[in-house]
Amino acid sequence: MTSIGLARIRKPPSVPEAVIAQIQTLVSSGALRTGDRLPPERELAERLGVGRSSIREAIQALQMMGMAEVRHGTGVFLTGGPGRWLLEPLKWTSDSRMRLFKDLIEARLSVEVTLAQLAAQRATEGEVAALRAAADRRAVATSGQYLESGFAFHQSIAEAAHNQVLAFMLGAAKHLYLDVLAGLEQAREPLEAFRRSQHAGHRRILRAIERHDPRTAGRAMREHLAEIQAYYPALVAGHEAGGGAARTS
Amino acid sequence: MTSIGLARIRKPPSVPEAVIAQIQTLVSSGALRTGDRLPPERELAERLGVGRSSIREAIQALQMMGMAEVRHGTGVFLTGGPGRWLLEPLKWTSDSRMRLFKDLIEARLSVEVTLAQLAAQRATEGEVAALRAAADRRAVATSGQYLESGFAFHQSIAEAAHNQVLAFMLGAAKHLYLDVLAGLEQAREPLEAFRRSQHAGHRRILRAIERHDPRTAGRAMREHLAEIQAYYPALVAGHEAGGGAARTS
DNA sequence: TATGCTCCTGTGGTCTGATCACCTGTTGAC
DNA sequence: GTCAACAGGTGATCAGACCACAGGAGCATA
Repeated sequence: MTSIGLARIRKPPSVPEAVIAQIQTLVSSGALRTGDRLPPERELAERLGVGRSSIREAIQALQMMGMAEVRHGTGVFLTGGPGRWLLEPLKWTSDSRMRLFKDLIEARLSVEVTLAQLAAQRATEGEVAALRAAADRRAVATSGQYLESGFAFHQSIAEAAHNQVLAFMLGAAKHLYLDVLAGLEQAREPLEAFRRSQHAGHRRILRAIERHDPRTAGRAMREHLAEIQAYYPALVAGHEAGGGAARTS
Repeated sequence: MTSIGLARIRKPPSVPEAVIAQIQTLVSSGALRTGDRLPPERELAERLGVGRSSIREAIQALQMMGMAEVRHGTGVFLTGGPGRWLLEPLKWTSDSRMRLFKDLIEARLSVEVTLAQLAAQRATEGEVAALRAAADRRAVATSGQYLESGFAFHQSIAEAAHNQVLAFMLGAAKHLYLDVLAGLEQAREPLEAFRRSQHAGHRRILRAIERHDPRTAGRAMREHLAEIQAYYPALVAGHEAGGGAARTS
């Protein structure tokens, strides 16, 4: 009964989807690039022959997926990379921030160990130089940008690994990670000893990538993240037992 | 000069953001659950004292992040999990679909090997039973839902691994994977021998998880995905050389 | 010359009301 | 009992108005 040749009906896309599709075409063809400004909403609406609200919904979607940034009174600008909202649902449904933090570190372990291995295999001269620069910059970062600059090194590794999907996932994880950590450790400053040790970890990873040694690079990354995990003991304690317990209330 | 204690100004959230925040509160508190229907747009607008367009932009955002599904003429329903759009930017900026497919498989290898290992450590009795059921269902899936049902097994593993972040990433990867594969292999049907072999791979993974043997589970998953990778040789050939070549436009 | 103020313009943000398109349950003919 | 037609509820889209914000031009003051 199901084997007669029935083709799937393809529904006409909604107006905002059609708008998005047009912009995607421009982006994919290279006519629009990261940093470019989109025409004003009113002009887009007129030129595409649609209402302004449809344009706004399309731009909203672009913003959500991280492809555009809207600046009030100024314009809409194209961006690249994952937006802040990608992993947002996890914050909504997670039973606790601590659980989320633990899962996040575990996910980073999985993704970043692979990234370090791939980077060791594939990094070019220029990318290794960029890694060196990022590691050095971290050493002198002010406390305010400490976490941010720490991630810069990790994202440089992601670039050197030449895997867009894993790099994207790391970028998405970054936003959630910084968010959760900010909620948990509001006022806490990293100790000087911890920072030194972190920097040493970065150097070890860097050296392994310089030598194009995937195994060592992976191991160094694993130890580096394990150290971060261990630095927040209160956050990861007591979560082995009640894995899938039902949500309260 | 920069060291005088200036605190960052916190701007009041926009109207749609405030709407989203209210809904998040309801979701986090359990007052709204997956599958529930939201009040109609007009009623929400009136009860929250805002314009309908603001409500629509908020719902649009929810839809993007995968927290809501809108059915024309019927209503807005809460959903969980990652939306189709999470990895969409990758499709926009990737230089080729083949490159994307290769990166996706590599990402799945990283994420799913970890998931299989974790599932072997943490799966409960009930979850193992669910895995068995998913594996059996796959064996009799019709061709139309073949790929979908294949992912069901993998997502059951993700649930059994008790890591929300990795499970979420796999869910996001699923949408992009099915999309890319559909674009590349439009009319092609999996061969019977391949399907049998895939099923055998699932059984191997299942057995290892049943025995709570993480190493074997991880290895079985790695081989299983490597087989998928090898099944589409045309897609992954000749992509080692030009890693970061410039886009052609 | 430098600084600060004011105003104007361009842009995104929000509201209102109308109309179209789609889904679902109900009604009524047969 | 079946099924077509209808009606109500709901999302989709448009049009127009007005508000809020950013940036530049010109002017006033020091």
